[in-house]
Amino acid sequence: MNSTSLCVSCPHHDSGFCGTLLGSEDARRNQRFQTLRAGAQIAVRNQAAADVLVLCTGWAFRYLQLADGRRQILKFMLPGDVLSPATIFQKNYPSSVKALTDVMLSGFPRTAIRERCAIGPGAPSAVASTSIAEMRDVTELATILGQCSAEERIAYLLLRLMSGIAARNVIRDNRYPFPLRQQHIADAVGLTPVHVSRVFGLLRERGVLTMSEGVLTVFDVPQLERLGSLK
Amino acid sequence: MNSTSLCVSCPHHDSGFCGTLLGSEDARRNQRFQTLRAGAQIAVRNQAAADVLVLCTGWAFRYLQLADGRRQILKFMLPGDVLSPATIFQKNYPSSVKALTDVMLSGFPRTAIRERCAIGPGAPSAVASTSIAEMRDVTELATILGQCSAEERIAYLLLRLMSGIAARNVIRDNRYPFPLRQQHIADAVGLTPVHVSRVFGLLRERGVLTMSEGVLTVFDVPQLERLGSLK
DNA sequence: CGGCAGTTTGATGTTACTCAATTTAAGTGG
DNA sequence: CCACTTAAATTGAGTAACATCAAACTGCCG
Repeated sequence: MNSTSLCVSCPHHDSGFCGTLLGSEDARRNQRFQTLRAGAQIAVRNQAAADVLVLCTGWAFRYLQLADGRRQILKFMLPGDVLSPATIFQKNYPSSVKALTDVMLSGFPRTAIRERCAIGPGAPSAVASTSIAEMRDVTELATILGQCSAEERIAYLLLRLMSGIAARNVIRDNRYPFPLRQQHIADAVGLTPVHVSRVFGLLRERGVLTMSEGVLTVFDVPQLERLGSLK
Repeated sequence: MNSTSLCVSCPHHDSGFCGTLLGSEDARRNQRFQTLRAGAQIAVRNQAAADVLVLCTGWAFRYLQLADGRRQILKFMLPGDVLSPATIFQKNYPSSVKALTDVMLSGFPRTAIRERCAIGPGAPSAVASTSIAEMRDVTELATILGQCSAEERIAYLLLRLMSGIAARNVIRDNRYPFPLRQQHIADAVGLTPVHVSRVFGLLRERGVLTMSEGVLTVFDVPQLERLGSLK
């Protein structure tokens, strides 16, 4: 419990990526914090990254934007996630990041992480497994985007989010805290907000789920899995 | 020129990822070769990988397949490419690999690469930059698939392939050796072969390019770039 | 109460898919 | 070298999925 004393409102520093790195006194000493409002731009593609940023509280998302304004959301980040894992290895952000809700971030100097990689066997494998998970996620996303229908894409996204949320919260009655607007979902699955609304309407009619007041309620998980699982 | 003596028909072992690793006598001694026919299955998702495979000659592609047979091609590999970079870090293939043409492969024991990572500063950064490039590629692919039209997707794919081919061959008159069937292109950009054919027809009519006898000829590169560049 | 952002609904347009037939190209064996 | 076979590419007609445009509706906040 000693690492949480440095970051009271960040319950995720005990485990996973962040926990491994915080094992070093040195890394902790160099840790930096900041708080941002919903909608704030956290990082811009190609910009230099001073620190490796980790999300402590709130939601954020990573995306790539085209010249004409279209954007592809690549991943929604939850507390404990590294906002841009590539910044461990290179100075520049390969994609942009925005805060979806109010967020708190902590930053680690890149050098501290890499030094720690050079020492123990714990840190390098934590970095490797983070990278592999990132790779798997975006690979699956590409597959879903290339091969699947609107319904399947949305089901897939919801299932992924649900498992992420469930890993960090106690879920009762299949009610998930859910701050996304339909515009975000649209940008993540490559559809228009209008069409996202229609698909949600259908799923609601069929008694699969509802969304309101920042809560996603899933009545029929098996049905959703039938639509949205990759296997 | 001493490293090529081990692998006469593989001109790429002098540079890049492969060249860095082959600097070690030990890695060279453990190198294993194999030859496969076009269409051969090189790796299957979740299967254990004995070695880290590098493509010496020919073309291959990496893909993810869904239960109902749909498949997303994630990347076309050219000589010098690691077939599945993730196998440096983990035992199992995260995606499947097939030979597009007849191929020659060489395999390095995972341990040899990782030992070498622990020593010099060259190898870890070679591995890191390979991983980062992989990440960037699949991220761009997801963006193209999510946000772009059929024409844009195909133009993007062609441009990517062209730069890969040009990096390994002398290109005269914008004629690129090109072994892909339209089915491969379809699976890579998330369209049906029929629609791919229509788009090619359009591009041909407009005098942008032609494809025949395993050669892609591009008459109007700027036009193609206008369609298919991400920026 | 009025205004604003987000969602829903309807009508219509476009893009890409499906099915099926035809043409072209590429081998293969005589 | 030429018929025969087979795979790949092209073309056409009809359809389904998703986009676009615009209007109406909802909930929220000052």
